[in-house]
Amino acid sequence: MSWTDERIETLRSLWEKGLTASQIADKLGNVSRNAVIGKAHRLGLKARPSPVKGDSDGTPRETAKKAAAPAAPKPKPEAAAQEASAPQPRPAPEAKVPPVPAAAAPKPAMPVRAAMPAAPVKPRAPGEKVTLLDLSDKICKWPIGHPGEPDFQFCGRPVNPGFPYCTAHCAEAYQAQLPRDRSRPSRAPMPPLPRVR
DNA sequence: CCCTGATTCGC
DNA sequence: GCGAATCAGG
Repeated sequence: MSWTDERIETLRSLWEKGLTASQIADKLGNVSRNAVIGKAHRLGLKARPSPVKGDSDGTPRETAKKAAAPAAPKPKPEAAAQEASAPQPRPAPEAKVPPVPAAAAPKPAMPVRAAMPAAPVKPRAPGEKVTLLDLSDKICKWPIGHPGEPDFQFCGRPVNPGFPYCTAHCAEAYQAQLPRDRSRPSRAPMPPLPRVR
């Protein structure tokens, strides 16, 4: 669909009434939220509180351009590995228990992408800690140290996509729960191990 | 995870 | 001009 005069008028009206871009989009039909926002801007409508507009510190908005990468397909992070029977992370980041050295255990197959950069997502001055306030979906939330202690912080490296931790800490957190195999004859057959993709 | 608006840039 | 993809934040 295209932007007919009627649709533009509707957009203007609803935008100024304060409806969100999504609401306008499905009221109009056949347009995405992005289309609405894009059009609104081109029409010169604007200035509605944006979560991002605080913008804040000296980070203007350049960011990494897409640049020329036509060959790059889009890896839709579709079905991430998260079934009901997924293995539980060992250290609950919110819990008091800090990461504990992992006993040597077979590592299940992990969906680890490419090697990740070793530095935190947001380069910090040496000595700067990754605090609670720095956490987001994109940075590794593996706790380092003990909560409450002065030097407690989080890992902060980029996450393994779809997980709360970086690849290294995913490897720590997600380890197959193999049968304990004490001498005791097993009382019941083990349920099938959860598949980890 | 859901959501918001803003911006970029290939088409 | 258009809007998907991305960003940055709640």
